[in-house]
Amino acid sequence: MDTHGSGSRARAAWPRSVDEALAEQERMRGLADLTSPGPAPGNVRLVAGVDVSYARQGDALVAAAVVLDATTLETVEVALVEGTVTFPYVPGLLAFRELPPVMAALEKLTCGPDLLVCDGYGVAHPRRAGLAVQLGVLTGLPCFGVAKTPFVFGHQEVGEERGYGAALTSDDDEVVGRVLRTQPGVKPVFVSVGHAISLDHACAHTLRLAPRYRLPETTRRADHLSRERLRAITL
DNA sequence: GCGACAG
DNA sequence: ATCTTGTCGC
Repeated sequence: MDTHGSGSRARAAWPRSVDEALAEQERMRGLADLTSPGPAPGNVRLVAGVDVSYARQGDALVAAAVVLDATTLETVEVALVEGTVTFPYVPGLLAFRELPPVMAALEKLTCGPDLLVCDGYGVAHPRRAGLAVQLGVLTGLPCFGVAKTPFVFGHQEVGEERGYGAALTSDDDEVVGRVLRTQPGVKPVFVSVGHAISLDHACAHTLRLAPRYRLPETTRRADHLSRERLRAITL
């Protein structure tokens, strides 16, 4: 895929310390498009999901980028990258740990997706600059995040039926995401926008990508493939 | 000051 | 993220 264009403008020295990361994160947040409605499900042909698996011992990791046909959910292309950890896990700075290998995987793709889905949060983040925000800015593609566990924002009860949701609200009454029930009677997921897409569209995509399981197929497949490759090189 | 804290 | 046995259900 084309990782230049609007993406190259956002690229800078990749942080190696927490202080540098905080400064870079603030810069990236300023480059994010948080107002465009972006593509509705009907306007997306290819959607890509990314994920990273880590070895329990040592610093080996494997990143996966999986492209699906947005209509049939068939896998169109897969890219895997083996690498090593270059940044520690720090709550709020996950992007600096995961994005280097994720970008490498996306660069191996021959087809250019119209939309990116990642594990974790976008603007529903302490500094409004989660993983999905930074990935969207770096690639220039519409991007949103689907997280599996709560982070910093609370919400009201969510109906048990599939498709029901409740706003994730910041202290100042700002809607920064939505807790969304993707399967009836199953723990909901946390959707938040990253770049160039609206929360409504992000939730619509999430529901279409999760017809059978709690998590979007993009995330499920990227997770399976990266984990499978990791075990192969770890043993 | 102390805990909590996406993956 | 990763570790980790059995168990309930389609």
